[in-house]
Amino acid sequence: MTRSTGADRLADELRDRVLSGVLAPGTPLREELIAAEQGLSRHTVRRALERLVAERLLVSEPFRGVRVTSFSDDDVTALQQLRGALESEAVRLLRAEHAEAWPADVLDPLRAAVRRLEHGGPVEESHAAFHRLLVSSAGSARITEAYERLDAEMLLFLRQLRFHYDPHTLCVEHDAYLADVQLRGEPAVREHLAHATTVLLRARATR
Amino acid sequence: MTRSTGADRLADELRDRVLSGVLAPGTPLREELIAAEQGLSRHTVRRALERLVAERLLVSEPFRGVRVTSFSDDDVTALQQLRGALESEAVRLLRAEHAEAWPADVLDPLRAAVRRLEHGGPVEESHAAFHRLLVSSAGSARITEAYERLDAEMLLFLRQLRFHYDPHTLCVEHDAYLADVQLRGEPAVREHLAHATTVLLRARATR
DNA sequence: CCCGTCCGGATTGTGTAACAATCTTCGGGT
DNA sequence: ACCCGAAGATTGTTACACAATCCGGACGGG
Repeated sequence: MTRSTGADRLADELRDRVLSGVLAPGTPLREELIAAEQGLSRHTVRRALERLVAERLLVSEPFRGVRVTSFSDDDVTALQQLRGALESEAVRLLRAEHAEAWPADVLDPLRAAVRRLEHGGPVEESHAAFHRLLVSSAGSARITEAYERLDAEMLLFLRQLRFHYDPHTLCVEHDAYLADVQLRGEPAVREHLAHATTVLLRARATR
Repeated sequence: MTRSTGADRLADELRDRVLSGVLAPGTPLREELIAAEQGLSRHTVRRALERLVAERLLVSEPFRGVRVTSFSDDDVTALQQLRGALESEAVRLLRAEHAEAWPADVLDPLRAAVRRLEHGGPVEESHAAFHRLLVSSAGSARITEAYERLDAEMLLFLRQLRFHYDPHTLCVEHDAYLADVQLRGEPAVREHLAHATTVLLRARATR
């Protein structure tokens, strides 16, 4: 009972392709070409493309088409600031709700997610999944949704940077982060994200 | 030199119409009808509608068309939580940047915005403008942008509720809020928004 | 009377073909 | 080197058509 339309599927397909990182930032996506290779009409392709533009994975200029978004240092910083706003509020809500210690049904999935950093699929995916889980644990639908959008953007940036976390280091760091967040709350979030931002920007500068 | 396309203009036109609040929540927007009265093709209308769906002013169900968004109590709560995340982070950034007192070039426009609550255009607009200005003063592009989207949603909700602030009360409250935010920071934001949320939800319950 | 089924109208989802509007490129003239 | 214009490429839009889906109401069995 798939209530999904062709444009939905194409948007998903294109999103995967963009997020895979094989397309360099700035690469144009031509309507005619995609229409031909997907066996769809240009109108349908257009609709799918517009959706990805709304998700900020592509950027569009009138009469010049859409291209894979490219990030400036300022873009990354602004993105991380927004992430910080969302994740720190999520952590605040979690700590407000669970005054003493976080219950097992919150903590266990998070611990499992940390372990998957070392022994789970691609590191970047697992890493994104951990943070998503942390935010969604707060139970605020809109904060979660906004965060997931950002996650996709961040993933795109990582893929373009071809940055690779070391799984073990990441696992240790996030184990500490999970503890720190329960203990200190928002400041821990900000420090974690600030650290990540400097690492990423430095990684890009030396290239 | 407006590089705007017809779909852009239609989207703006429709957004104004929706935000004016004359359309009840749930009112369907028929493609054919709009196309006829605007002298545009259905495809173009579709594109404009999809954009407003992305902005959450309209909701779309496959094969059932788009309608004006209607808010549940939970929607409003979740929306305010997200607002809280953004506005409190903006305030934190402002206080972090201006350790002692906020400089005049930040404070003066804010004070002017507060005054416009009593002697400016429509109250809801001025109110939204004040909060937008507060958030944008923090200078984080993405937080500002995310906040502006939310503002449009909130405005739609207010218009549907036909809720009318009392200009004078609002002016006094926000004068105090502006002082409180400088003094206490994030908690002041959360209290202000929580207050607003309860007022709005109660206003709707008694109807 | 209540209930499910089926039909036809209304509306959306998609396709094809075409043209207009705009950008881009390239070559010619100066 | 520079400006200009023509040709090509690409997007923006239209018109028309048809398939897919939803909706409401008629119809018939219980």
